[in-house]
Amino acid sequence: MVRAPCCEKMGLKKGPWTPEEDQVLIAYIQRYGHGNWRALPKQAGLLRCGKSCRLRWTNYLRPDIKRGNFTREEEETIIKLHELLGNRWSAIAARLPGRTDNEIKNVWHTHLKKRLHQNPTTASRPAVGPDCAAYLQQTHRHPHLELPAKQQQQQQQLEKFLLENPLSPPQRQSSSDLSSPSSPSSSPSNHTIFSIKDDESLKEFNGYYWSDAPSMEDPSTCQEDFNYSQRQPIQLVDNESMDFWLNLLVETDTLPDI
DNA sequence: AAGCACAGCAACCGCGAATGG
DNA sequence: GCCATTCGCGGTTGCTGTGCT
Repeated sequence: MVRAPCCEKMGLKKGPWTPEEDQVLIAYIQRYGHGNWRALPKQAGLLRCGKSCRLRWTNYLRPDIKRGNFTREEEETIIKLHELLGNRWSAIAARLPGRTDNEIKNVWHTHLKKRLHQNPTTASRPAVGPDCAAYLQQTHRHPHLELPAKQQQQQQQLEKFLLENPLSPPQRQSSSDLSSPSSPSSSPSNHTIFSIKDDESLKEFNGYYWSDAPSMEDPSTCQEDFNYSQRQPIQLVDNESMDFWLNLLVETDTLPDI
């Protein structure tokens, strides 16, 4: 693949944006949209690369961006979604209207990570997705880690579900598309994954994983001989399918209100 | 007041995925 | 199916402001 020359080699500007540049970019996108980021700066008369324009727009200039400090609720949401998704900032941002992946990433690194470090009681436990599947298999391999019968049943049902349902390829999605006049129907929720809307058993999983799963950090819910450090990344679900699982939970209304 | 350390955040970079010819 | 192009994501950098000594 031939890499596009960097901004400097093209004689393009780098560094902080001026208010004038912002105005030019806003005016252009409001009028013409951003169908082609690479061509946009040239057409708009900006000495920037398309990448820089896209970043400036998506992270700062979009009209639907919420400025200001994060609320406690938003921070809690980020923490919980991070438990669920890991460093998938764009997926997290998709659940936080008005917040960008970059902003969330910054908040995580500057505030939340430290807070979790100080108060790890809510630190990560596998919820769904690859870690969850791995976690479930681990619990089966450790008979001392007994779960209540109903939870075991739910656990087995989810494992079965994960194994039996082949994954459809995740749809490409972008938060920036939301404001694109050239892509009016690009909502990631537009595709139907498969029909499990009324699958009560799946809904039951949810309650268990969000409220009752043993915490890695909480010794009261974790047997001594359970060596979490030896958890193996059992790849029942590949990383690219995480969006799929998030979408699934959203569409089936099984993602808890957080 | 000056110097230093640290935190916060905007922006950049490189990579992989998606797309279209 | 292959290749070039474009896009989007996540990690990282570096500038700026603030607090401390």
